[in-house]
Amino acid sequence: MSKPKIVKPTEAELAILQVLWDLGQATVRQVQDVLESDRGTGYTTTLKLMQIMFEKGLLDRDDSQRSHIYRPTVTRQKTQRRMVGELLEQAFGGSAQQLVVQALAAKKASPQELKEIRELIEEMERGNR
Amino acid sequence: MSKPKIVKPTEAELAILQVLWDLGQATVRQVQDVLESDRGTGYTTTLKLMQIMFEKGLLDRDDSQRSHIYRPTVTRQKTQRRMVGELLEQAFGGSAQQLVVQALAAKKASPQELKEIRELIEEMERGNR
DNA sequence: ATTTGTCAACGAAGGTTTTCGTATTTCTTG
DNA sequence: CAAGAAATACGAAAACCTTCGTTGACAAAT
Repeated sequence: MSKPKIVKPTEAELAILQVLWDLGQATVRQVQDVLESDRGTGYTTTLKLMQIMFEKGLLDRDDSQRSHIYRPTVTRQKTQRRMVGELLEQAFGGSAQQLVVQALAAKKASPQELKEIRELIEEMERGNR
Repeated sequence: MSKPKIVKPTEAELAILQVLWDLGQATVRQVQDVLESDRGTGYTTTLKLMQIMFEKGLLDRDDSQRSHIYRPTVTRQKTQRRMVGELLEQAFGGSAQQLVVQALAAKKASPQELKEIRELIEEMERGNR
């Protein structure tokens, strides 16, 4: 099985992944246009980052055109799950409850959101038997 | 208001904070004894880390004895909340729902846990009006 | 066809994190 | 009190992250 070597995206890399997950695929320029306002970093910074991500295997690219087109190799879901799992261990000693509590506290979830989350859990309870 | 300068603990620092939160306070040796098995790093590594954390203001210490005694200056709760809030923004675009979903998926929460979490949310819904 | 603009490649600087080895100080105990 | 043990302090190396300047290739526009 080749080498599934999991790579943990850094903070700056995650910002790039967000854009690519939204767009599906994009050139460096397109990513940069989105990021520029948020991060204020230059074009070559984004380029370099994306090249590194390609080397790490975080991105794929099509370099048949002059402007290379990049795509994420990892899904948003899987990455989210891995990150939340890591946080769970690192900071919450594995207690999902505590994590949920703090998440809702941090976010000040609205009644509407609470309702949706509750329903989601009820659904899980029905399915999970 | 002095300088509340928030400091973000690194991964290794977090491991130390975990021990100190559990014990309340401890010497480097005590922390090292707990960490050794998990992390396999040497005594001076832990010492250096804790000294740096002291400089950063993450820890307080009583150096009236030869073996200095360290205490966290930040609570577990506040740190957890800040971290989960960060993850929420960085990886979940602020959607607490999605975070909860992925947390429960990552953890494969048991029926018992689900029940507790649901009750917790129901309580929030009653309180939050 | 010369100039201008856009892109990828590269290297490197500056910062932070993590890790230890060595030196120094302080306590203990034989 | 001298020898050894145990702790702190210090410095520095290695790895990683983030940022950008410069260069050279290629394309577009005049």
